[in-house]
Amino acid sequence: MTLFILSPLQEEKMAQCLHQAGLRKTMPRLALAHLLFAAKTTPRHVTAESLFEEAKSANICVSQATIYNTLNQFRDAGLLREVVVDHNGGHYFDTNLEAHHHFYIEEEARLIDVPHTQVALGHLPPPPQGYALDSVDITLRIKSKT
Amino acid sequence: MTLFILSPLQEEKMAQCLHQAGLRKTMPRLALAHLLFAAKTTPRHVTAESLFEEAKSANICVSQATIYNTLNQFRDAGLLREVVVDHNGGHYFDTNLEAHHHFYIEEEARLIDVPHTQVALGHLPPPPQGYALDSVDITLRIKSKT
DNA sequence: GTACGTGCAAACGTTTTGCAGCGGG
DNA sequence: CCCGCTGCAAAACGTTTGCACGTAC
Repeated sequence: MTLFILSPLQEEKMAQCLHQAGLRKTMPRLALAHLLFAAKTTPRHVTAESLFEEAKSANICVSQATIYNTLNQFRDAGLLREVVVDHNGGHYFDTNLEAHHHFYIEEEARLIDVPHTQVALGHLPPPPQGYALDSVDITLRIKSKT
Repeated sequence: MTLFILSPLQEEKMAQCLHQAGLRKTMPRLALAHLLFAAKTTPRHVTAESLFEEAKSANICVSQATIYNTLNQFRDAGLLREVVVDHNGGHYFDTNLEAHHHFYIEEEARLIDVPHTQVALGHLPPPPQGYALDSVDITLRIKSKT
């Protein structure tokens, strides 16, 4: 059971969001969407695990399977972007949909957004015959100075 | 038991390689090193699974655990580089130690090297306070034109 | 001789799936 | 009313680990 209650206004906004993405307006999706997108000014980087914990803290009772399913659906629907930086620490999902890159701090398993305007890509090689460039992922791995 | 036999010359070369890396000259390591580095002109991108299959085909009988251990040791010793491109399909290890980037074809789970001389990076943002840039990974995701 | 490497199988953490029942449209 | 979503638990997957034995040095 979910103790977490959205205001009508919040629910309305999330419902639109889901509807646009072709997803039914179900309780877990509304609640998770709210967690993810409520403070849309700050980009968020969540893993399945971190979102699960966050949901529990907010008294949203959802199963792990639903977390995974929902994140994958949101990703497929274009509401989230998947970020691959490391094999240890799980998949990251990024609420920032704009073209951008990342600083990655392995020691802290933490991502920081880098607006793509701050990265000047001078020249890229042409893709091999028969292939077209899909996307460019730049990961700037950083370490704390000791 | 290993049916795979290295020529004295090959063995000598690999033995040097291992010794320099501070690793004992054991049979599985010699054999796997040979598989990985024999044709050093062509960079190789292997996963634990692909190397395991390759070893079996070459009548090298090693356990999976040894494949994983050996790959990790080679990586730690600087003989291989780990490449992160995707969460599905396992870790890639790259025999190309030089600074370079990758084309990645998700549909084929295939990597193609891009010499870093072919990528012109104009400008990068400064790392946050207290952090220093460690490495820059650029993945050019490409798709076959349909 | 001793510390390290190996094989085997079992453990591990993360993600997915099968199935019965609920709930949205 | 029907199809899709959910929860639960179990399976699947890639990787690591514990242990007894073997081997390089």
